[in-house]
Amino acid sequence: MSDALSSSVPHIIRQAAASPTFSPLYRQIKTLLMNALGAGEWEPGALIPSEAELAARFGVSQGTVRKAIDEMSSENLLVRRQGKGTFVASHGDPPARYRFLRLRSDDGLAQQKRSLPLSCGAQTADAAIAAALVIQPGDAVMAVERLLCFGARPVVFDQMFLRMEIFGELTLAMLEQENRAVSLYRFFEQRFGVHMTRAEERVRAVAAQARAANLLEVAPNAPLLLVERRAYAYAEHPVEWRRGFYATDRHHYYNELG
Amino acid sequence: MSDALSSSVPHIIRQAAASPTFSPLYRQIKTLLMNALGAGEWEPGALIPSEAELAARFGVSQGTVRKAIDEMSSENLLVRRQGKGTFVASHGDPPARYRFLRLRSDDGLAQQKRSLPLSCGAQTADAAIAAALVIQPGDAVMAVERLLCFGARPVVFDQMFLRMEIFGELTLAMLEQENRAVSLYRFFEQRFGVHMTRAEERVRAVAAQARAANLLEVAPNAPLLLVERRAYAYAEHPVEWRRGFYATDRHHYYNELG
DNA sequence: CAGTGGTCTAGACCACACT
DNA sequence: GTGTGGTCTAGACCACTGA
Repeated sequence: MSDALSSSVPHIIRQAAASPTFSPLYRQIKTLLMNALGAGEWEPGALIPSEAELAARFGVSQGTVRKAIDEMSSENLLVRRQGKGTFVASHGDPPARYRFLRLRSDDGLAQQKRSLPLSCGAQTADAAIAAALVIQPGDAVMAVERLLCFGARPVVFDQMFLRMEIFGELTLAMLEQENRAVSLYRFFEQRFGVHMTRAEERVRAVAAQARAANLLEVAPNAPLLLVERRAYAYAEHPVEWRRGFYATDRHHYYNELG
Repeated sequence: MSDALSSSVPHIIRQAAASPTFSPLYRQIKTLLMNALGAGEWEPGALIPSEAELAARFGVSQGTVRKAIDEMSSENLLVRRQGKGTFVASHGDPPARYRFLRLRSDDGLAQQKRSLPLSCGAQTADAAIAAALVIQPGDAVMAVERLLCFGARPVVFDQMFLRMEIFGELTLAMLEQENRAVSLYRFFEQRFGVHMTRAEERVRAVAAQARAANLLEVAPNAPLLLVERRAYAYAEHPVEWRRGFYATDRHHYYNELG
């Protein structure tokens, strides 16, 4: 059965909590499950073992497994479906499609999205890219440019930089097939086994340079949203950094504050 | 003791779930607690009864109360402190200070914030304000303008519109005392008993008009972030709508995507 | 029907803060 | 020490899904 999982069972520590490395049982189990996900034990979208089975396997009560899954489900790593089971989150699931794209149409209508790849190739990382991806300046990265359209209108011009050791095989031809995969991150899941779990964004207002103005069909120097995103997979290091120019004349970046 | 709370106890329904109005016990308890908070039963920052006491009062087990509090705590309505008890969330708590302000300095350093009120007075709502606050166009609203400085630098120009039935007594003189209260929302809590619980923001890039350019010390037509925020208290209706112009030459809007 | 997650209980014990 | 929240257990029963 699952490898990282079963071999990890003995690592569980039921300890008097005074120990400096103490962490509650349910967190240890969460860590085991995270490792299993990161190791590709189960595909995105796949059914994981039932709570009862995991409890038996780990030698804890179902409530403890449940609490671990609760946390992971609130972090969008797992999805529970009553009566069916618990599944690995996927960017292909309708509710998670374009989960990280916060741009909305002003009129509130959902619009068909289309990705137009412009370029794709290796290049060397400058200081900014290296810092963002936690690699060395001069290291190779895979660079991708693309235009995102909402309906017929171009609204986002993205420049993405991807970790070479994962995305080294990426080509423009592959990206041109990408729209079939529903979304870019879904495509990355399927093709490279990398599931984006979380991201940080820094948003600024800038004046459009010639290239972006041209692609987005706005006047030179028109105000654009500049969105820098750093995206993470299950592991600690970021795997993608991108710079996106958003035309916000008929769209806006939407955010909920809790 | 607490009024809304004790009088509500009989409302709890342990029902066969087939009923169309079914909701789990812990959600009913959450609703009771929310009502108590909305009714001002406990002040922001106050200690609420212990889990054991609430369980006894509602006639349910501690685990059920716990689950209700869990949800409210993850929504930042309550704050648990091990060994001490559970407290009503307050914008005065250091971790919650400026919780809704997503603007960060590019260098990552925390800076002293200062609010400079510019104007405060009643006016009639235009269509946009009325729609945002769910009132009628022509209804009175309290309008406030202010400048927010990070260190010595002005970075945000806010125009806020507040529900008259709550903020009718607000004056410029009161706002000039506000910095003592740590933050505007903390001040609203103390002075008007309104705790902002959540908000929606819509972000765009715009060219600076003369007034904003002047106040923020940027060139006319310089790109600015326009952040429209609708803020809610415990109840359903929004109580504040604001338009903020953010200078993003040395600062950025930060967001985490899960 | 069997199998899954969802709710609820009662009780034990631990960790932490205050007095 | 007392009282608070935090963890863990075992077991009962409900709700939903699909064979």
